[in-house]
Amino acid sequence: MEYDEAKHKFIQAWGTLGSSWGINKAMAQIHALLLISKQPLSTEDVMEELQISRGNANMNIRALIDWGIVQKELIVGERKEHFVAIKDVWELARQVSKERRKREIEPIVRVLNEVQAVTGDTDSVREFKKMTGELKDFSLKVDGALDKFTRSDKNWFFKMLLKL
Amino acid sequence: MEYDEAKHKFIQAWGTLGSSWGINKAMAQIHALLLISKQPLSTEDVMEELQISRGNANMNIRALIDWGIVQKELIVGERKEHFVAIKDVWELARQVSKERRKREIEPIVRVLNEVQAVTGDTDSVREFKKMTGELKDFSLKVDGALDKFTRSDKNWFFKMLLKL
DNA sequence: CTATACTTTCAATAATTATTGAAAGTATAG
DNA sequence: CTATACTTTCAATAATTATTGAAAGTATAG
Repeated sequence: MEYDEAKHKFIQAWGTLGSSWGINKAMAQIHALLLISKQPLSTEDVMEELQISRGNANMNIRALIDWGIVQKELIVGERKEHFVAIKDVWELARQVSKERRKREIEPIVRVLNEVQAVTGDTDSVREFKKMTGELKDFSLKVDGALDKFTRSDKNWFFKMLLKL
Repeated sequence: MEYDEAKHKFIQAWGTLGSSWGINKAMAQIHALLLISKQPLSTEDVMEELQISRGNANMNIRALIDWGIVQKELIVGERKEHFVAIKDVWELARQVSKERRKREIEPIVRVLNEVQAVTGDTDSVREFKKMTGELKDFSLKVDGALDKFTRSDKNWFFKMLLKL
């Protein structure tokens, strides 16, 4: 397989994967592109490679930086900003789970806590409290496990994954 | 807090959570509704509660059944189909991770394998092979861990989560 | 300070995805 | 077999989300 074909296939697939996990396609594709790039890329490089507009490239690069999985890298003698992706797969997973924990698990736990304050003593209310309570307990357990994971050491984690 | 308010809040939050994980809102909301319902609900019940159309209700109930997290339940003397959600949170998580594994991890691993067949011996190609190789290894490890999880026993899993 | 290279914002628009609801399909009662 | 209760499909449409690109903003060179 030619390099260009392989690259294209990979970027495409990464974009699709992103989409089905609620990450927009351009963002996932920029990430894919940076992952396999040896040198830092500028916004223009990204625009050209993926055939997207300046605004789109800029916004999604910012989003990737927000997620902590892409960083700016200065190139001496160049005024344009350049970007690199975190290449360490473990570090990437750590960062992603850290962010999702913050963005998605925390809010749902907050709501589950709030709605526990429901009043009344009907069957419906009892069922509701039971279910939301169990969901909350479970979410907290998962949250705790992910927290430990994001703080953990790389080797420990890989040994864990294998042992599992 | 009144039951209706709590219920509404929960359904709303579950829908939002679903959206940010790539599950459509109606589907997540129907799931939320069934989770907290003591009795099996018919398509009409769902339509009424969530104020959605018949087609929408029907399609998303089917999708939930496809995911293995909602089941039909016959009510004697009733011709309409009724539905219940799996109430066991652990079982729910198991089923969801099983499906996502099949639907998302397997395809990306397949692509990562394919693109490994890239030819050439430039820096770009070497970097590409390295990165996609590492992503594949990682994905396979996660896949393996999830597989073990989906086959595992409930108590083992909770002990695991806590130990983690 | 000024010119200019570069980045960001954002209203308009395009693309995608979800939803509707009526028509077609299916299955059960009698 | 027929009437009817119920389910499914799907083209049209609505709603949402992503993208564009030009204008405004910012920062650096000189």
